[in-house]
Amino acid sequence: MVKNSKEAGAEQRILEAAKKVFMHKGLSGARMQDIADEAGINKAMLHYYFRSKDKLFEVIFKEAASNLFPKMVAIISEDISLFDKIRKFTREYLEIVIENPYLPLFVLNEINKQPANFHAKMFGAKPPDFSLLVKQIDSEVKKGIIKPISPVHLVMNMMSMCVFPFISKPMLQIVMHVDDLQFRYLMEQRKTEIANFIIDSIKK
Amino acid sequence: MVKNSKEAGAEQRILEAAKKVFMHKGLSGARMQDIADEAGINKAMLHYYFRSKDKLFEVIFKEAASNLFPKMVAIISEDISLFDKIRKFTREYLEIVIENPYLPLFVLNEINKQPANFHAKMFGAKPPDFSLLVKQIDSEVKKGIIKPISPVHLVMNMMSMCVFPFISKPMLQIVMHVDDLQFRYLMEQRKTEIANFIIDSIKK
DNA sequence: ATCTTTGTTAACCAAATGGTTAAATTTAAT
DNA sequence: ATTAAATTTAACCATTTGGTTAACAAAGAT
Repeated sequence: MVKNSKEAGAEQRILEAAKKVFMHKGLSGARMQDIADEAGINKAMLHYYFRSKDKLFEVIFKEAASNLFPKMVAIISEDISLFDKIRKFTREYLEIVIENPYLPLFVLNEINKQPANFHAKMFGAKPPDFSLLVKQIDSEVKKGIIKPISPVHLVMNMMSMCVFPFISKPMLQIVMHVDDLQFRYLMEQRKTEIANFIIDSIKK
Repeated sequence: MVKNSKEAGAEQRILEAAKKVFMHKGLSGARMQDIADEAGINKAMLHYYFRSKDKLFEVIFKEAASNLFPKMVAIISEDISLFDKIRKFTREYLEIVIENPYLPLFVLNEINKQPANFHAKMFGAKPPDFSLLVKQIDSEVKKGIIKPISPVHLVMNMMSMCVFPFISKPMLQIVMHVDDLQFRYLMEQRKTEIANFIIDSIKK
């Protein structure tokens, strides 16, 4: 009855292995044999289930990106106050990235290597759109609730502080003398820290 | 009399070509033939001047990193007020990255792929050390000049806001509807914008 | 039970790729 | 001018790598 492998079906095992290998080595750095080994199956199986390396990569990449963007857009589209939105966005985004620390670098890398294809392939008709948030910020500035600030800069700042520490973890660890445990703790703190930092800056 | 190529010596041309190709495609994505073509010379020349692909890459990488880190350390080691230091760091760092927009992603990528080798290979005995800045921040907090904030978070925030926009440029352009010219202008603004944003947040 | 479809494997293949070599060309030294 | 050293090139080589094939095994259908 032990079908073919440890537990899950072959296809699932391949996907998990591919994710792991692609995330760490990138498209060009990954070897089909690495993925097969990681999945504990024959290399030909990769081509049996997914026709080619590129096809397999596309599956992994789409799943990765669909893990990042929709959530983002959902939060910024909610009808809540700006401060609450900032708090919610930074908290929930941190939670996602803490669970998938390699995701951002992986996605950003491939976007940078294929800026053309990416846009169309990734989110065909409806790309993530931050203009709602931008309008909300503009509105709050005009109403005099927050200090004057360019919405684009504010959004950039927010996203930067959420994502960058994970991308630069090894470097940060060196220059800031932080070990893995401390890093984990710091990221936990940032779930509230970032929002406080931003709000302190823009509130009147 | 036309020595061997357009103008510079072969070695220099190789270095420029290698930099360009490695920056865009990474170590594993770059092909020696690509570099040779880009430099307009025979592939064997690459091995004549630099023994192997790895050796050539190491030269490029070290030059890239040595372009990023020492400047960073120099500024944070200066004996000036915290606010001035924040202003100077963000401005000068932005200037470096504006001139070398692909540098950060390139360096961070390779650090992430070789965390072990990197540390030793990159800055042997004296790694960049931010503890001076950390102490200065701690001191200003205790003296009551700025609000209480964890120095590590503050430094992370500052670096994030400087570097991340360049790493995520293609994504930002999509979600924020920004073209190349606007992006360039935004980055110019950030030379002062980031410091203001930080100082507004931490000043009392 | 037999046949058919699906899943799996080892062996193989062609192209790509990093690297080498030996000859040719250029430059510099005597 | 002659010789020696440095530079450059085309042809080659060995390995790696994505991908294919044909045989085999397992499962389902009849």
